[in-house]
Amino acid sequence: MISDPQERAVPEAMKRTTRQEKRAQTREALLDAAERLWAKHGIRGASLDEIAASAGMTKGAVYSNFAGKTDLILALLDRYTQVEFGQRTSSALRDQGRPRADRCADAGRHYASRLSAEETRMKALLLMELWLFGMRDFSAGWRIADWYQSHREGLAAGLRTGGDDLSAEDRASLAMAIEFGLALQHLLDPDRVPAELYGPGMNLVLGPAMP
Amino acid sequence: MISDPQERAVPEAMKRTTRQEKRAQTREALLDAAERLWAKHGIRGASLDEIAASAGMTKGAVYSNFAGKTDLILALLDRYTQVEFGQRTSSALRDQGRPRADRCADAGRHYASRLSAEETRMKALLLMELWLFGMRDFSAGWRIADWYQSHREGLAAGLRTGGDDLSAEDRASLAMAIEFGLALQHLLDPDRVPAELYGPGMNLVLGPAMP
DNA sequence: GCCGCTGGCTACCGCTCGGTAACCAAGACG
DNA sequence: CGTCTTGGTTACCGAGCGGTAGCCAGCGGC
Repeated sequence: MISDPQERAVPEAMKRTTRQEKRAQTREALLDAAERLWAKHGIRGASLDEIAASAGMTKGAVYSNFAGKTDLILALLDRYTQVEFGQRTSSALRDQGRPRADRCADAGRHYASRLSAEETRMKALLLMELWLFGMRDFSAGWRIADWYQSHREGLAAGLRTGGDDLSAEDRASLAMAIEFGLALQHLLDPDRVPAELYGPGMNLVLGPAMP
Repeated sequence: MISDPQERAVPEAMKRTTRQEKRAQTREALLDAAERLWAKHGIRGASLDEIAASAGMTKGAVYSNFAGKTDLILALLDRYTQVEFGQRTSSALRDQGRPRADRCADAGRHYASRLSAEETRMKALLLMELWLFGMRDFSAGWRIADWYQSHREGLAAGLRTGGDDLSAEDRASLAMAIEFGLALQHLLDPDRVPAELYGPGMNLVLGPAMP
């Protein structure tokens, strides 16, 4: 990691992009480009040349920052799993004091508005692309699995656990299933599968356990 | 693999392999190989050479039966959507006269046993592969969308429609969301997301509308 | 039994891909 | 200021891809 703890800590103002800052910038630019192009064309559909060019670099920059294509995928996956899924719609579900159905409907609208954005649509494609990759690559598989699990736990944490035949985590699994499964159908066929179904779905699955 | 399809099993009665039958056989063999290899390695991960070889043929046979790789994908998609999803678990849900929860639990066990089969696991990967392809290819997209819709309608047809705030088709959409979304999670992480959740999920989503 | 049609094979093309190695310019440092 | 380090470029390689053209063998009609 950081090999120089001494850190002269920027003498006066900015030494103008200190070397490793610059490196970090190009690294991020490459990851951005990879995310963009892989979402649009698939992981196998966009070459390292294209990605590097899209980031204003050449392929050598990729191999200077990553071990290879697979490493770039894994790095993107790590960044993706850290940044995304901050709290999402679950925060809307949690705010108590209002009727459950209203909260769910709000979450549904939030969900729908997110899915209608082209950016989110692309991210969903990338997400499935990464899922497929993870299903075929062991080391990537458990990273994705852990990421899902953390999201699951976050959702379950907001639920009331009681003398129920369904644990909070199981309800969270079902809620996530609706979240992903609904996006699957809605993105393919927006007219016949409205994204707003998210609200009623959450109400059915989480409702009985919502605080 | 049996490499000799001649089959002298039927003595006379069939001078069989009447040329176009033979052609149909190789066509099916190619589709089988494509389905197998694409499920395992992804559509872009298995070449036409490999597919043809796996079917005991060469690439020329592919171009004699299909216009190209894309055409092979679409042909596979058509066959896939016709054969799969016969009735699946929905039949278990429909048999009346037993408690709803029991029927759902049965469907859940059926679902779980199917997902535990390696063959189904592979088909799920292929399904996602085709979904991604459909999201990026217009002509393929609506075929997949129609296929989903027919499954949705089949599910909705078994529901009791009444003075409800949720239509039968909406409930079917949610049920399918659980079906796909749960598989997504379970296949990635079988230990933390049990497939049997399908039962309780159906009960929550379809229960109130089940006959 | 003979010949024409055709399904499939072989060889090949052009291109693109992931990956490597030599090289270079500019920042870091004594 | 001179030297060392390093992030990035260029040029290149070998392999594999989808697709094409020409050829050949065996079926089908006569």
